[in-house]
Amino acid sequence: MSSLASRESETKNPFLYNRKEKSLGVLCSNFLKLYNRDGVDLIGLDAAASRLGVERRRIYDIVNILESVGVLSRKAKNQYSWKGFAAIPRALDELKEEALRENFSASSYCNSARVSNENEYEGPSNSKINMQEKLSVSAKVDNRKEKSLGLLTQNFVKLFLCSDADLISLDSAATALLGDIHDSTAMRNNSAAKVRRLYDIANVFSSLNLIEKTHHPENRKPAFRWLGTKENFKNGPATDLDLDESKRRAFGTEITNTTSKRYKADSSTDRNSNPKANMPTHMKQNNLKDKHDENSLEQHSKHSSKDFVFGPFTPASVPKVGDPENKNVRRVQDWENLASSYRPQYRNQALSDLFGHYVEAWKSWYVEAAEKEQTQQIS
DNA sequence: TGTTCCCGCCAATGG
DNA sequence: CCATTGGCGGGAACA
Repeated sequence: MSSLASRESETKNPFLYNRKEKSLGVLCSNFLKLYNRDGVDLIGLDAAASRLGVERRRIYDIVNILESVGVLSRKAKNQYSWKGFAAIPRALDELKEEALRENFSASSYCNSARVSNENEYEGPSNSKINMQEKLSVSAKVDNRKEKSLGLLTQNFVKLFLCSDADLISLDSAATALLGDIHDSTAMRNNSAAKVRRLYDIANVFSSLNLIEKTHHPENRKPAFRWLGTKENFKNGPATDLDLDESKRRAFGTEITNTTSKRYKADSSTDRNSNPKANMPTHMKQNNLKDKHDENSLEQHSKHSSKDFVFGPFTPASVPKVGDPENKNVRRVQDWENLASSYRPQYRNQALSDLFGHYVEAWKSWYVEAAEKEQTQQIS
């Protein structure tokens, strides 16, 4: 049937959903921001999901990736323990060790990358050991583990750790990690599907400042630059409690958008719902400036000249007040302020689902508090 | 268009 | 047995 309605309508009014705000990268930043502070050491998945205002599923993604780098560690069901960024170096060393031990295998061939890069990766001689051992002994059907996001993440890291070059293209990584993407040969089943996972990993990694998304100098092909081996790689998302400078993926939007669903919300009064909200036009500009000259006059900071970072660093959270129900929220905030003096809120917009989240959050906090009592609460 | 990747169904897993 | 985990890939936002 003519499906020319619904989704298509939001072609304009871009200030209603904004997929970027939902990205794993942003979510990860929020997550980090939320659990990096003070003496946090236990993290409940339910609580995390509630506080970040996302589905449980998303938390699993974040957590799995973070665990692969040592930032977190699974403690028990529904519970992880926070290790911090300080644990990253150690984890990387172990990963590298492991990689060398098993002779990490790069890609099958090395001809697919026509242009490739100046310094291709691959340190040791091309050992042809196949990554997925076909040892049918204990392999059985636990392919699940082999296909896990966590493992993929670790292999991704190993790729960088075992190469001298710090620039690896998306294609190379994809080819190395999972059987060849383009071109048929064997792995014609999925491939492209797996690449999505790569994007996921890349997003949270850039949020950790372990890598940076870029392009190849001349090719414009998407690539990743490793940033995790510097003296003290920049500084995680924020050394302590300052707003970091680099984020690149950010853009000017702030609150008042992000509907709960993927589709637009009701188009009530068109584009003029909020009084001093903001103008939706800016997002277009930000995107535009993306491909500007990056070597002109950028001494202000790294990249991302003026667009400030979104996400956890939202200025003052709720600009609007006067909501009756807000009273309850208010209390919650205070309560939380007590614990971390920071407002984790993902953002706020619609009042329907949002409120639901709060209710949920309340419950979670309650449970959380009861469960770990003094563990997380510092007061 | 082609690329990036969010969303959530639903199957393994584990208690 | 059911709750927790988490592959997996459709398809929408984005470039």
